[in-house]
Amino acid sequence: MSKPPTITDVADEAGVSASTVSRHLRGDRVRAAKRIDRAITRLRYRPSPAARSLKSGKTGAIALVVPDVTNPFFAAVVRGAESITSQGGQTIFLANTDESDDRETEIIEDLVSRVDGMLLAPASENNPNPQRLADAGVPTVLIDREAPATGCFDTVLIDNYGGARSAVEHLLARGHERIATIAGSVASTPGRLRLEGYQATMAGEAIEPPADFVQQGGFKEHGGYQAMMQLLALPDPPTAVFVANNLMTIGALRAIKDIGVQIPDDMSTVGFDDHPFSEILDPPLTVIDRPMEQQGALAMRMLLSRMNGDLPGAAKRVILDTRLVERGSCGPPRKGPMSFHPRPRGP
Amino acid sequence: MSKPPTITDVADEAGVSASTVSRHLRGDRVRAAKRIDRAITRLRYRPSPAARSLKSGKTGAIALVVPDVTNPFFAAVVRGAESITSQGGQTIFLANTDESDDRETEIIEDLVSRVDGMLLAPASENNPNPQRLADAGVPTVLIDREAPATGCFDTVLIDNYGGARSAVEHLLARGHERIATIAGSVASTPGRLRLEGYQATMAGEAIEPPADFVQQGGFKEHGGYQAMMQLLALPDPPTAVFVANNLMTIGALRAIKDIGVQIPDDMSTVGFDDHPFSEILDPPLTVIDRPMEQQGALAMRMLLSRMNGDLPGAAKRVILDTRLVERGSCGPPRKGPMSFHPRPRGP
DNA sequence: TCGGTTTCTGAAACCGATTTCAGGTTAGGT
DNA sequence: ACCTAACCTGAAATCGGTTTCAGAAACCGA
Repeated sequence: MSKPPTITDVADEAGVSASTVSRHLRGDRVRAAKRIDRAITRLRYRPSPAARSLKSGKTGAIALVVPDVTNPFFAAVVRGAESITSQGGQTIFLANTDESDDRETEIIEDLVSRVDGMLLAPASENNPNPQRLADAGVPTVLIDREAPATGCFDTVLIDNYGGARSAVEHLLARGHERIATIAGSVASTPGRLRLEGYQATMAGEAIEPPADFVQQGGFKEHGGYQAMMQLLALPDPPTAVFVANNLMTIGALRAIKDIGVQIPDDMSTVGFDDHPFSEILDPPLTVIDRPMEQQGALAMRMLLSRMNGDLPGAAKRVILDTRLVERGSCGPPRKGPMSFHPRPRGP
Repeated sequence: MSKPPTITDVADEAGVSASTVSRHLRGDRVRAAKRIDRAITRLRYRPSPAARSLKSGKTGAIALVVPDVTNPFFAAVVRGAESITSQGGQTIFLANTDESDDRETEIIEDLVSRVDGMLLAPASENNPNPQRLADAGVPTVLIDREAPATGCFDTVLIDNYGGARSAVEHLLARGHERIATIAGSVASTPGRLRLEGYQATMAGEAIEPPADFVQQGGFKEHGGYQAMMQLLALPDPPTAVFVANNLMTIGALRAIKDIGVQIPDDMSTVGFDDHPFSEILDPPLTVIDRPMEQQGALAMRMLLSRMNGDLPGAAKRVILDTRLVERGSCGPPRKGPMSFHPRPRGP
């Protein structure tokens, strides 16, 4: 475990100067090319990224900052983004903000000087972090969520509003009017727009749902569970529900199962974001799907272009389409009250 | 977007030398402490990690290399590991090997000089990457999977063998004898040991399952689907199956649903690794669970200790326990042939 | 063979921080 | 007031590359 070899070691071994080795590494024509290559392999030389980036100002790394890697959506985004960089020599720093603005600030503070660019899904729409990145001159692409200074950043969104609308329309088309929603944090773009999509679509049919029909689930499984429990405890519960993300859907379904309500007979359900599990549920779950890996891949491509300078001009704002995947979790509204068959809780 | 300030800028602003600023940053007593702090905040100074690590040889980063972030288990490991570093100023590089030895080699090659330590879940047991890390003097902790040179590395494993055994015993206790397994890649530790646990437990009961009862699923959902299809196509299919990981379980359940087989009446099922979804399936899935986030957190703690030098001595090998979570997917073996009710495939 | 390019090379400066070293200041004891 | 010890400080060397600069070598046509 001796010290790793330096460029000077290689130069000595090859009988040239360090400058020549450096030039060869950069791709310049050099007389001693062959000898240098041999020296490099013999010594197992790898240039020090630290030294390199000190001089060049480039780090060869990109940060990917998301609220929660355990959310399958963000896991897919990571994968999509990675599939692009794996070609091109950039490595990825991944960090979790845990949906917290403060944590996000810490992380970005930490990462800002370690990377050449950043992919960020901000915890909320109103934190100053994207602006800070702009000030620091770090090329940034926002994923899935917008920033206060919209227009300054390339952004890869999906049609949250439209997705919510098609979910609600799907329920309306089946005759539902008492439709509830479990919303995510309205401080974030998807949380806000999916809620607005729900509200606008309801209003479009001149339906005014009771205030209790809009529950906050905070994008987490536990929140979804609580929210559904609230809905089921209502004197006259809804006949259908639109749940605004995958994690909350799991929680909501758990509540439904605990209480013993039947899907779709007692409660039609539409989720947001597909998952392999959706298909094997009973009944299989109707969801709003979207191209998750593509969203990550596209964002990464835009970032790389921006970093290369071959994507000039104003910030681009891409909005990907969603798609309703109809399965078996929606039916006609129940007549009369709900039937409860609470399942026995295990030991 | 001016250039970021250097330590010299701070020194000038505070009217001291760069050395003094550096010392103050390190924590030494310094007369001008107050003025320096003011200068730092005024200029928004952040020390350059590149310059710092060039001199010190430390990078302040840790690599976390896993086969697949979209696997909820590894996502949980990432979270667990991150929860430890978030205290201590280390940042995490995350990379996906996609279960490929070659990709893993590339990645490690790339990361080895960028990090102070590494958490690695090797794609297979027989690749030379861990050895390479040892040669390079990078402190390494292996997660979930062992390396050829066992004994050289701290390792955080789970009791794969015991987990598989308790799964199979659970099925045996219900009267099953025709038990199949869908195994993961036997080149990896969990794949191998879970298979061995199955085989040994069967052998312990003097049961010799037909060769067809051991299917390879490669740890991926698609593989699990194919494998289950194979099992169901057998002239005399098994009455129970032990599926060796979560992704393959999803695939297997999808196949079961497509063919229209009933769980547990026609096919009792035990999966490996729990998931929030397991509980809301119908019937809910019996699984072998384990402390996933703890596994990541513990590995990270061991790595940090090792890097600090306060975990001396030989490599530690920690084996965490698994736990059978009994739900509703196991029953007595069916009598006679299986009933098929293929569900209609949608448009 | 000779002037004029063109191509290649090594020495040296540089990136931004850390650390050593030697000198300077302050405090404390008598 | 004087001397020593304790404490701070700035100049300079250093980490491992990259880049500039000026000079040397090779190449070309005449």
